[in-house]
Amino acid sequence: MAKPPKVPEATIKRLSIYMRVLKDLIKKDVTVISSAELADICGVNAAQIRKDLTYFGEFGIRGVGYYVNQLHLDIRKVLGLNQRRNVALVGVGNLGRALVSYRNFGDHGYNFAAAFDVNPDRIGETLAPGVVVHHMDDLPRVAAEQEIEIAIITTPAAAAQSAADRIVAAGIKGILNFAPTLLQVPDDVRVKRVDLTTEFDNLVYHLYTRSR
Amino acid sequence: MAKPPKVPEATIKRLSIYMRVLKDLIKKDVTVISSAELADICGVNAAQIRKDLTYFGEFGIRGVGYYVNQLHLDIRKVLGLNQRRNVALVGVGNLGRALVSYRNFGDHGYNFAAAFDVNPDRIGETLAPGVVVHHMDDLPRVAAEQEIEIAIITTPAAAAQSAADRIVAAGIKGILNFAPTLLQVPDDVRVKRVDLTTEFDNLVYHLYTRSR
DNA sequence: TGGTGTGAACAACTTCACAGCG
DNA sequence: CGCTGTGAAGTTGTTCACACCA
Repeated sequence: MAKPPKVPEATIKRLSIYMRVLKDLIKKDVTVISSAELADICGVNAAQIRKDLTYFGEFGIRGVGYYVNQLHLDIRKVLGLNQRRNVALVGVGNLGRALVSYRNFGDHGYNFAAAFDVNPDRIGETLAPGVVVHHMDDLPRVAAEQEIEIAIITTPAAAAQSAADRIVAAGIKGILNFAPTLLQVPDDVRVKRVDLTTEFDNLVYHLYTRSR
Repeated sequence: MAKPPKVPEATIKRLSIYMRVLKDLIKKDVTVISSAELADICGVNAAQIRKDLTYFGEFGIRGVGYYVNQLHLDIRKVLGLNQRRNVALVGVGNLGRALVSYRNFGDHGYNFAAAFDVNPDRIGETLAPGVVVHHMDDLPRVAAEQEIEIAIITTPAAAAQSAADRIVAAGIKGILNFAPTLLQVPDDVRVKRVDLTTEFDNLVYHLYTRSR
């Protein structure tokens, strides 16, 4: 809620990771953890963790550490993850189907609520319990009804921009783009690109460049 | 080949993007481009692009710009992408199957050469032309025969560390990890994590935090 | 005592601004 | 003349080191 100074983008990404680790620790019945221990698990510097956290408040106890359960909750709140979010799939191909059936999302509060495609053969199909394929034309209506907050684009590259335009027109402000295209969207819409070939490229560079 | 000073990690990631854009431009028969134009397409600063490139040489022509085709080639070389790389899939689930059938990898020089699983029902299955599912026990042999350089882990989270251990034992130095786990590997093995829930988290944070 | 919270030093990265060259 | 290549300035993010407190 409160946004005191400006928080580094990198901090936000790390909070997400801390959260995941804390969730694991809860399962292992760890109740308290120091910044040094958490840092070790996450592979970052201990001061980094403390600084990341103090952007949002004081969560620790001096001489003791952090209560795992409480910290997990606090970070969730900071990230805005204390409620379920409805997600729509746009583009029902192999990748899209795989993502819908991927368990992990549900565990983390993300709910596939609908899917969309332009291929008539796919309309009406049920991809998973509660996930029916609609025609793209119905996106505005269904998005409103199902309170969709995030769209995942898994269309072919050539269709991605047009899909994005229609997603934007339907009032959805968050897009995860799996198509290998740079999307053009208004300033108030946030796009995250997931480009697997870029990840490969990066891996290859580091494999064949001895520097670190 | 030559590694003069130290190149920022961020530069490497951007080079990958420039390459993709240049590839598009070639298709569109654009022969020359200025740093300003390229910057505009990629959504970065023009000086940034010029600086990124000069870490590796002088590729431009003053008063003119860069030859698209040549620059594309040069970046490929810098990134070590001037040859095909063989990739193995480890963990044959929905996601794994989708990745194998994903066209885009092939276009960018990545070749799925084999797949591995522990489930006897899947052994022997052909996922795509040339991609046969082997048992994990055969990983060392097949990896050597097929000259696998990169492994993709798409196992369940619980199996990911053990899969990684076997990948490392087989002498593979690059891992793309889709399982939601922090992997423990030796220093000379490079792991890239693709965590989709982390991407979601980030998106949500920015959606509900007016700051930029 | 031991670990957090944090100003201050440091390091990394980005942008500016302009000299220099095609 | 226009656009690259690049030192220098500016900005952002990380680590140190220690005061402070449970």
